[in-house]
Amino acid sequence: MNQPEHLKNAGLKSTLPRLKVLSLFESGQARHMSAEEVYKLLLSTGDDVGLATVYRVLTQFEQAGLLVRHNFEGGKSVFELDQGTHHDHIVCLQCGHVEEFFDADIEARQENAAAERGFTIRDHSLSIYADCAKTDCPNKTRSENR
Amino acid sequence: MNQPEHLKNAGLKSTLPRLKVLSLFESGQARHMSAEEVYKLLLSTGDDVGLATVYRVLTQFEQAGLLVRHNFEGGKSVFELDQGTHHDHIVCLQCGHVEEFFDADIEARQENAAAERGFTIRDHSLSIYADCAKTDCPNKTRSENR
DNA sequence: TCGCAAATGAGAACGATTATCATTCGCACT
DNA sequence: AGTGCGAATGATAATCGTTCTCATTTGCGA
Ligand SMILES: [Mn+2]
Ligand SMILES: [Mn+2]
Ligand SMILES: [Zn+2]
Ligand SMILES: [Zn+2]
Repeated sequence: MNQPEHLKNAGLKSTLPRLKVLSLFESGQARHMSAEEVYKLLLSTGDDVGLATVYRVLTQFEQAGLLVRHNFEGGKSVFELDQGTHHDHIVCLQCGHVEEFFDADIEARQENAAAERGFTIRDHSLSIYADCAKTDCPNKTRSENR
Repeated sequence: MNQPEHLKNAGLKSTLPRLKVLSLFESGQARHMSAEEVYKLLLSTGDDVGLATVYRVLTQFEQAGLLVRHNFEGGKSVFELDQGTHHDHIVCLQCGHVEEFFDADIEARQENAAAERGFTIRDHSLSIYADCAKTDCPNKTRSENR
């Protein structure tokens, strides 16, 4: 299915800015992007889109179920294509590298913890902040590595 | 040990604003508070403290290990007294009620997920967002409870 | 009690995000 | 293909949480 159809299925009319943002995510350039990153990447390829529109489109895509929003440490929202299946994240504090993981037992135990206390889960977020193993990550070259 | 000593142990000189903020947390009025909440609660008892000072003191207490900071959904940081032991949170999306839980297996599996991928964990946060069971919670009275 | 570095508080500044509103665009209907 | 109109866009102002600035005040050791 092509992009204009994607948008129509989501109840959004197929406009140029929306197509550009969707293409960027589908290009696979980067899985997790903030509004600012989307904005700058589009600018850099000459696909100018207003920053306000980027914010609007990201929120619309989130509501339409095309994108998922994450609130990692750092105060800015990051988005990724909705893959249909839930997963959690490990974020490198040094270089921003993100890896995804899924643990069925963790998920089950969360359900359990909530149910035991009479809560009905709407959403949850598990983020691990760490130093990654990439050889080019700044955490490798710091004089003191504590 | 009294409050002035608490502060000295933490390497902070014992000033009026710091004592007021610490007292508020130790009063047990509320375990989890944002800067704005601390500020307003102090105002309401005549213990005026500048908002900038509240922010500064909260950050200092965090660095000193007296308080722990959490970034729940909603964009504002919330703080609580450091109890020495880690725990996670279930937050009611309707009334803000927070309950705490700890699951050793979840913790172990997080360690595992990170280690398998070569990450060294620095920090992590698990928050469950839900509807709570309190009878006075607004999620009970909504016409459609979906 | 003095002296002074450290702390405070009022308000400006900031970064991320949202609201406003005049202009432009997509699209259903000729 | 041409029109009309409501929806979408984009420049900019506004908002929100938080941090910074700097003149004034305070804690505390000598
Ligand atoms: Mn992801
Ligand atoms: Mn807690
Ligand atoms: Zn890294
Ligand atoms: Zn509730």
